[in-house]
Amino acid sequence: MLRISKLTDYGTMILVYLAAQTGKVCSANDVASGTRIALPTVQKLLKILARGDLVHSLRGADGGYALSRPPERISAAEIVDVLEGPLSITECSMTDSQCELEEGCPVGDAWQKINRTIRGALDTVTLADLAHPPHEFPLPQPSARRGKIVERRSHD
Amino acid sequence: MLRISKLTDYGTMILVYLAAQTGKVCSANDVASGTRIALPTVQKLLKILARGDLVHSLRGADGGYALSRPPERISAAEIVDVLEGPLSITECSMTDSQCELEEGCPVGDAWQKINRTIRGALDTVTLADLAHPPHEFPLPQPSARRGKIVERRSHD
DNA sequence: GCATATGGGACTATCTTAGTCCAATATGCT
DNA sequence: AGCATATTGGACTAAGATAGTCCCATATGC
Repeated sequence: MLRISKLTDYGTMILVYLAAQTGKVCSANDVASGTRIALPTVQKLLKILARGDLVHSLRGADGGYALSRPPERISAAEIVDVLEGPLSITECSMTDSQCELEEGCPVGDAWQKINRTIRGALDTVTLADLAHPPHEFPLPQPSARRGKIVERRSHD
Repeated sequence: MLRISKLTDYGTMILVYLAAQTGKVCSANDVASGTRIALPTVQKLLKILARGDLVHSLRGADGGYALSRPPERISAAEIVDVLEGPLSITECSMTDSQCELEEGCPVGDAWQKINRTIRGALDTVTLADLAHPPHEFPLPQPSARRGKIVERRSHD
């Protein structure tokens, strides 16, 4: 249904990788080999993440990147914002360009609320949660198939 | 941030329009003029909605479309499913094609949960909610700005 | 049979996305 | 100072998804 781009997925992986290095400065090369993502892509992503202030950069020899904050203080919402841009769920609900259908379109308002709900969900998730298996989400778990089985009962 | 396609937005508008006609059969032409969406687009969307069982179709002269269920029984999640396809928030979390990054990728799991959270949010919203201003959402309301009107004649 | 509709699909132009590469700048070390 | 290393910024291309249109077959009512 709703999508995030691959870049966002990769970017999240990179952040998770950096989180695992606990503050150490890693070059783009390190990250690339650590995550197995193509180097140029890693470079691109790291630039974006640096501009979004999610990572801190050090130039020059022995330079590299490190998280700008502890993982607990980086939310999934921020990550999506930085990597996807501040896009909203519908076009007309974010830009000033209101469509001419507006009048007969009481829909956008509702989509906006849905959007806000989704945003709220993303706000509750931190990079730390993404990094190590926390499983403290307010949600049931139908059928998680994915190699490693994790023992966890759905609380709530 | 997260996006739905324009088609989904339009499709929702169409459903809202049909909901307002309370069961009456409307031709694609009716819907097009009622929503001011380009006719070919409306036709395309109605076909998709019919295949997704959200609307019922009547062929032949005097034929047309009507909601297949009362608006209260159509959820936003269904709408998104039908119009966007059963895509998941990340690619690798939906297909069986596990990426080779998997091992170092404890991320997908978390995205899946986020995905499920989002889905839960969409499940609570019905077409009836989208149709008339209900404002009975379990959510605070920061700042809904929706003001200026811009001409965007992309079709018609 | 004719007018009116939907059904299914093909088709194209356009936009976005993914991914790559290059020149400029900054830093550490010898 | 000079060289190697690394980020910065931007341009660039190829591939894919999206939006939108159109055509022909089929079904129904008069």
